[in-house]
Parts: sequence; structure tokens; C-alpha cells
Amino acid sequence: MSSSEFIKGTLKTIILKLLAENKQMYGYEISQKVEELSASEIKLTYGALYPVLYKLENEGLLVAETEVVDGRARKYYSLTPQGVELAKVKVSELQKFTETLKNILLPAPNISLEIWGA
Amino acid sequence: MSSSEFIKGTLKTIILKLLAENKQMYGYEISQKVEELSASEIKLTYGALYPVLYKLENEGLLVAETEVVDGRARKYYSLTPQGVELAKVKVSELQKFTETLKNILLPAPNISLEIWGA
DNA sequence: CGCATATGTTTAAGAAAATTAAATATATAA
DNA sequence: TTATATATTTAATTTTCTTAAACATATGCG
Repeated sequence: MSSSEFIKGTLKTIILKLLAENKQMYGYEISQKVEELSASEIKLTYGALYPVLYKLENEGLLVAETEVVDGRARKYYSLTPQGVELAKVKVSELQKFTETLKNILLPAPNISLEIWGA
Repeated sequence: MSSSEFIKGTLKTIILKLLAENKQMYGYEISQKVEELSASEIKLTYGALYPVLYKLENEGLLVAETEVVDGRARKYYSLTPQGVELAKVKVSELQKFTETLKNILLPAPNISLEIWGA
């Protein structure tokens, strides 16, 4: 599994967003969901995903609950109230950032001389 | 100066894009331009900006030329032919990524039952 | 039965990248 | 002379990601 280099810095927000929408998800499910939503463009590495989940849990933004399904352990994560609040803020900030980025990536407008009255 | 956490991973591409458009820029100018284009949302830290410039130079994507202007040294960077090529690729990739990100951040569609023929 | 594949989590070592902060240097305006 | 703006460099620390492996189970295929 390899991920787009661009995802750096946005992974935390993506996880918060998915949990805000799905209430309960486990790590593997999150990675599958991101792959699905991105049409396979983004493939999370577990080495990146799980440490972020632990960190969010440590920060009190997520709570984990382990369940055994089909003989395998699954750790379901869900947002705490603080997590819900932060998800809103971060998603909004990231949306704004993508707009900004889009503007930066736009071809620079050709300043025509007429603007200057010429 | 502090930057948006989201810029991580995209800085290299932003620099390539600005140089593709402006032919010649120096570090300070790049940081000012990004701040301007982002309506002050993104403020590059020099500790992040300059090492990226050195790295791009080492990779043969940029060439630097020092000039003294008003008694102060300025290091102008411009793209090498490889840099020009990479700029095209990276900008295109990042544009695609922002579209993907937008989709992920979109509210999840409510799957209505009628889709299933109910 | 054995093997591959899919499902799932954990974690360690190393590399890459960013943050923070300070040092160096000059011009100009107040 | 003091503050602000311009401009680059770089070191220490922290954060984050990549890569890779280990551990564990279920299922489908030949």
C-alpha cells in the first residue's frame, strides 16, 4: 500500500470526517473507505493510519471499543464530543484550504494592459 | 510565520508551480506570493521553505543565481528543463488530488431506498 | 490438505519533513 | 537609535511517514 504524498497533513481531518459520518469504523474499514472514495487514488498505509488513530484516541478525540467478529478482533473507533466538534472545524478548514490551493494552481491570469488604462 | 498544517506535502508542488509561472523568484518572494495568493491563509516558514529549495536544487530541478540588490543578496531560482516537466506533472496530480479531497469532504449522500427499487 | 488471498491489528527502524528559533546582514522610516 | 522590512542560513527537536515484518483467522481453490 502506498499513499499519495499530498495526503500528508490531511489524514487526521479525513479520519475525523469519516467518523463524523459513519459513527463507528475500524482501521481497516477506514482504509478501504478512503480507497473507495478516492477511486483508488489514495491508499492509506497502515503504518500511517494506525498511529494517527492512537494519537487521536490519546488526545481524547476518539474512543475505541474492541469486538470479535468472525473470530478476528476489530477495534471500532468513534468520535467523542470533542472529536465531533473538532471534525466540524477541521473539515471546514480543509475545504477552505482546497479552495485556496485550487486558486494557487490556477494558471496565472494574464494582466492585460487595458487594466492600466493603456 | 506559521503555516497551515494542510500544506504539508504540497509545498514542493506549489514552489514548482510558482516558478513555472514566474520564471525567476527568490525565497522571500515565494513566501510573499503564497501569502498573497492565499489571502494570508498560508504563511510559509523559512525553515520549511529554504530546505525545500535546496533539495529541489540538489535534485536538478532548480538552478540558483545570486544577485546583490540594494546591498542585499538575493538568490534567484528558476526551473531546469526537468523542473519544467516535473512542474506540469505535479500540478496536474495535485489538482486531481484536490478534487478527490473535495469529494471526500462532501457530505455523504443519503442513499434513498428507491435506488434499490423499494 | 496446502496455499493464496482477504481480513485485521500492531509496532519497530529509519527516513523525510516541518517547527521553532536563532544568527547574520542591510536599508529605511520614525 | 530603534523598529520594521527585507533576505538567507541552519541547527535542534519533533512530528510524521515509509517500509517492513510479525501475529492471527477465515475462506476459496486446486
